Amino acid sequence: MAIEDEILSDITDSQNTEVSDHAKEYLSVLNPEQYEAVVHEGSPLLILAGAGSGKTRVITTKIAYLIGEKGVNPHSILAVTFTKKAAAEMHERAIALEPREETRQVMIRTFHSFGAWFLRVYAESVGVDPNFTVYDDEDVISLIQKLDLDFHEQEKKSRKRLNESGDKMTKKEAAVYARKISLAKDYCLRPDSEDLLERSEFLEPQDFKDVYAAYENRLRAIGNVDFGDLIMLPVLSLRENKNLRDKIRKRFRYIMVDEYQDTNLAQFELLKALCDFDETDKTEHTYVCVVGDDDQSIYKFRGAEVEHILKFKDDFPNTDLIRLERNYRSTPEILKLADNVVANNQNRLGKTLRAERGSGKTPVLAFLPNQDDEVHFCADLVQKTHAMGVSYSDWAILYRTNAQSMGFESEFVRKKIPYIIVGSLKFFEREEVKDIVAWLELLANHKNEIAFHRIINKPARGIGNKTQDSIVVCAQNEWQTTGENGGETQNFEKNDIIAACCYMTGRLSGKSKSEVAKFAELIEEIESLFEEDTTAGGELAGQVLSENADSSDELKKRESKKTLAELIEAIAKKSGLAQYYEDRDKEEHTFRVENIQELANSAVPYPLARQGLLDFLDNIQLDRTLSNQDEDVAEDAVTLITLHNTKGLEFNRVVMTGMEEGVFPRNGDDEEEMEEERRLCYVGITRAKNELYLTSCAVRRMYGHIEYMKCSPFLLEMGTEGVKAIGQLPSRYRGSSFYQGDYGERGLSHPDFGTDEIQKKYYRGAKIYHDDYGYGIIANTTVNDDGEYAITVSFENSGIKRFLPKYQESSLMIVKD
DNA sequence: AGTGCAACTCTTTTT
DNA sequence: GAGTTGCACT
Repeated sequence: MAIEDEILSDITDSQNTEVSDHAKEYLSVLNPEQYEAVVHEGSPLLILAGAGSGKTRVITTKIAYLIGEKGVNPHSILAVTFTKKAAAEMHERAIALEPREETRQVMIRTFHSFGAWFLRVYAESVGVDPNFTVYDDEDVISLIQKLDLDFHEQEKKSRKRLNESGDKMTKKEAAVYARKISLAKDYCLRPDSEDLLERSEFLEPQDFKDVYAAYENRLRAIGNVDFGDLIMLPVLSLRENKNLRDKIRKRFRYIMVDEYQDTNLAQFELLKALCDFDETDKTEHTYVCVVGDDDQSIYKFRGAEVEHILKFKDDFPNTDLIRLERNYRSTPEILKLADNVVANNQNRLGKTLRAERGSGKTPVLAFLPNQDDEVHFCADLVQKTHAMGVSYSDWAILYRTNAQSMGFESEFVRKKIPYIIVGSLKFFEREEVKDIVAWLELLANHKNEIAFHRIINKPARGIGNKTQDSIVVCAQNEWQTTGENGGETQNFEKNDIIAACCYMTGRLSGKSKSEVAKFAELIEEIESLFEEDTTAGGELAGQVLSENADSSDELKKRESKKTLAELIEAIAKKSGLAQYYEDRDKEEHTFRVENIQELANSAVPYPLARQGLLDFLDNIQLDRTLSNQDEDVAEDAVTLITLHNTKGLEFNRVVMTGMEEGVFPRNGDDEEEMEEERRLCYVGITRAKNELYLTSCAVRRMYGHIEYMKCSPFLLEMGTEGVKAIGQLPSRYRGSSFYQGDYGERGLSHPDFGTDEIQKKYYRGAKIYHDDYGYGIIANTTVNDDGEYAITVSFENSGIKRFLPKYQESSLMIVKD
């Protein structure tokens, strides 16, 4: 330690002459490795940063340092992160370190958001519609299903249908293609790529390549993109288009990538394409710095490969390596468990995290009878500590699958414990929200077929499938028409569905004629709200604005006029959707109209203009997980979150739930998957700063059946040494050296009741009230092998249940006569 | 076109 | 067990 300190002062001394006092301040808080990483320049840099080792600080300080001390133009710095939240945080911290106006200009985005920016600004060069919107999974599936129809029409029913069954593709079939197409794009493989079929996952279904190709054609024709395109299209066009490549490389001279271990092949290729390493002039190459931790790679299923970290130095010659191994986040007790687990992985670079913090509480492992007890246990922990002054936001409940959140939610509602769920996409998947968004998408891009189908007949206007199809087919064919009034010939863009509606009005008859005409008028009416902005139309007028307009600041400057919220309200009202959902709300006791209003509220920062519309759509499509919580941030609440979503976050107190084989890890057979799950476990443990709790249930209800669970192998890997076990130990732990705690200890969730008191309180014959089961009588009491006091309760309406009262005191209430 | 019932599948994880 | 999908009937 002393030697390192000396080195540090050595380095800082030598730099002092060049560095401003301001910089000295923020550099002085860095440890030697962090310092080295911040001031590093020249060759590519790979930072292996363990959990909690201050990597965000390194990146933000590096940005501040480049701008403030090295005179680098902020405009030429690009930082890529994994989530919008991380990007926003990084931006803020960089500005705080180097508080001048230009710092705002640093581009800090997620890979996908960067891709969206790129595609909009260079739409023409890339060959995409500048008004594209991004299809989500559901839209992609719908589009694949519609492909069937297209082929049918085009080939005059003679061609063999695309899917194997010969019928219209079912949603499920389409979903298989959708998943594989998305995976192919993660690998940067096009339908005509030679190596497409070299990967075994694309051999099935047999016609995958054809469907992929047809899908791509259709997607381009209707001017939209999917998630994969946001990465793949920039890569392909940068490879092919030297002008574009030169332009972009001239702009971004400093590129930093966070969470590098989770980049997939396409993202890796994008990074390579952005950097001028392979060009002739080697003296003036892009400065690249990537930060990652191989032990935290948890997105293999999305095409991420740990190997990219190893591969990095092959593609970026002369790479320097810096390791950050000092952990400032967690207590040594917590860190030890994390290390015990991840040490079982074969495929890792290997590093030892050293705890900088002093000793803390022993992590607690709770063996519980079933998941109801697990839910109660968590609620108790939170409630009891809250009574002692611990804030709700100290707590995070972690689980493997989203489905597990339900039990916690209902219990927390019942107990009035405030909580936020991170990462649930529910809001944007709601029917009413998707309807309004479909309207917005169709306004942004008249070719958006999927959005058209969604809204044309909702509420029912009497425009059925046949009419809809005829409009789409009409739009697909190159056509001309004479304006009905004047007689001059008009040319409409191919696939423009709105134009097709107008045209078809002259061709249909009866009810559908008048209704389609009305619908076309409705669109026109709503679109007229944009009038002041006509020049922006399909042109690249938004280019300048969107260069840096990631979010609020830029947008707020333009909020002088009307906002997008107005557009949303107009849509809801004029389309009849507001009325429609109002009626349904009354009938079904739902709050759909409120959700629409919430969507409108979230659109307030965006101006009522084409560019505002596109920005808004980008934002909700690329950031669906986070945007619905913006209002509640200030509130003190427990965090419910999947393990995957915890990446980059930290909490004072963490409960990892469902530590059972089959739940976590979900699949114990495949050794590779097992290693990934193990890393996920490592990530979970290292989120905790001060206290860690693990829960494991003996019995769990899964798809309606009762399953007897084995405890997670990760618990065994953690060892028994540094863990305090409570509850009934599974047989495999009998006779182990576990330090078995009791519930009396202060700071734990359970009150200071000794066994005696518990026994006195829950006597045989006592009347009980339980939130879930109602009233009952204690029919029997026993003491089990571990000396735990158990009661059997006979409920009036819920049968006979057995409890261990000391775990469940809060839900087992004694009714006094 | 809209309703109602039967028969599924589903549990990874996300931009 | 729940939520969703597809089919048949009105």
